[in-house]
Amino acid sequence: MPTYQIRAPTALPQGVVMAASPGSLHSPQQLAEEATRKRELRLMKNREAAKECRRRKKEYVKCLESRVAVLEVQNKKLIEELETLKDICSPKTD
DNA sequence: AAGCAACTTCGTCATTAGGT
DNA sequence: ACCTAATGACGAAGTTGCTT
Repeated sequence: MPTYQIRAPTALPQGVVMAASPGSLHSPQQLAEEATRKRELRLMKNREAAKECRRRKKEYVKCLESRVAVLEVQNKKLIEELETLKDICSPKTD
């Protein structure tokens, strides 16, 4: 059962609330408000975390792409160099 | 301009990994 | 064992480029 199916704090089953706070320092209303506040805080934090995560991922991909570009240039140069060396070393056919 | 498919962005939930 | 930050997966809403 995914947690998104859990009732909003205002609709929490009373039994659960009572069992969780036998001393009952707070009214059910206060407990509900506290739960809502906690949830909103959690959502906000996770929202920011997701943004940051995506930002980092984009940066990582950019970094990889520029590395690919560099390596492609390097590879091209090496192939050219190889060709010229082949030319130099190949026996003349005359 | 309207309609549409492909792509992007964003918020949320579920899961995981690492710290206490 | 519990808590939390990071991240993958998903759906909804928004954007873009193309076709009629």
